[in-house]
Amino acid sequence: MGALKRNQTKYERQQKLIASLDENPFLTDEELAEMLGVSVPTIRLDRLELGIPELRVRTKEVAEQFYGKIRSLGTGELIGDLVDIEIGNRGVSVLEVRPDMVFGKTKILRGHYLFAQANSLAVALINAEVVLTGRAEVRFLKPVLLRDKVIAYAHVTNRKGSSYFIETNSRVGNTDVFKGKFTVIAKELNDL
Amino acid sequence: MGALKRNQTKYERQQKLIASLDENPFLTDEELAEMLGVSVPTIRLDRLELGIPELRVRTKEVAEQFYGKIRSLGTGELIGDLVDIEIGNRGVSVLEVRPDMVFGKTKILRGHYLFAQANSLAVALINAEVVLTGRAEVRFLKPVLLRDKVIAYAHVTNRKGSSYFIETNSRVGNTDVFKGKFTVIAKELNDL
DNA sequence: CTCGTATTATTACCAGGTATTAATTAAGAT
DNA sequence: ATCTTAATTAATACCTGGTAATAATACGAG
Repeated sequence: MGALKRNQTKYERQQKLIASLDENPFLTDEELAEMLGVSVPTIRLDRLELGIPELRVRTKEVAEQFYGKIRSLGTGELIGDLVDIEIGNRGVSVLEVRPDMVFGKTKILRGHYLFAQANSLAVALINAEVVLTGRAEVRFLKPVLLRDKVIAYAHVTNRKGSSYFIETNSRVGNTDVFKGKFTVIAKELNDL
Repeated sequence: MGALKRNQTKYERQQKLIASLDENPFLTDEELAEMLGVSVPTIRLDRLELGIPELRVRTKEVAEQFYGKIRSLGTGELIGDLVDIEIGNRGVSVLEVRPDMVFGKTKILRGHYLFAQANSLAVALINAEVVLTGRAEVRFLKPVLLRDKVIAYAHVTNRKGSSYFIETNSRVGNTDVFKGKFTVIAKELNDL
């Protein structure tokens, strides 16, 4: 079997290809060919073997993620998926940890996502035109990792006028990973 | 001069076109033509008049926004731009409020962005392989609005072993909008 | 030298366009 | 009823960045 040894092996080249597209998914086959010192057909064969789609598909995948994200943050105004809610009382939301939410090196979920999930769940519990967070006291108990599914539970513990006190508890499996106490304030649009 | 009045005027159609692409930027001219009941060339002329680029350009624009965003959250590992830092001591970061960060109705910055800015600044102050947030106590003092520029100041107030205590203060102009006290923990990769 | 893999080249085809020119349609004015 | 003019549709050549398939070539090991 003729395993060619040129400047680089096929394996090395394919690893470089993956790394290049990881760093910049908007590279054409022609650009990749030049970068890796091989012909365009070779790049195409490599992509085929590695199951990497063409530029336009890659671009669209990235765009759709973003579009899905800003819509769920913009319209739903919630981080995580609301799976159960009883307005004014309690609620549950689920957040699946995606690669763009973690620290590069450790694959640990960046803390503010846990905060955001709990905070937006707390806000969702209150039925008013505008609900703002006033204060929060939170504890990060255990690191959450890529692909973990975080379930946040929240319930209203007290109310004083337009201020609500909400406690949250986020878990991965049976482990508590985050606890929070939030004070949120309900306002009407005209008193801003 | 013959101003045609068919089912809809040119103006109406163009408004619908804008609305359609606003809701879903991934529509081809052919799909748009069918939706609006005109021919493909008409859609092209409309896009030309309105300065709307073709599908593949639109897709790429959306994708690049996302990519820019996840990279600034993923590699920089910081929300907001670090403008000044003295590792282990103090730092300053600036965050400009973009449309995707605010509540739709009120244009008020969603609270967790302020948290994220302060939290990631706090983490950036500590020089260790891995830095995790342990707890936080925060207060949201004033609503921050679209296009505001939030400047977060952080400084280390105390240290106990691998735990650091950091206080932050975020301002828009001369107004305090957010204050936080964070406990962050420095770890080495091997003790995870 | 020959076998087998890797690589490169070539060709036909596709989607979703740009850009241009020409033909057709519809409605108001005269 | 016909003229005028904007709006619309049609037709054509060309572009990028591919897919898919087939053939030609390079090269190293046995």
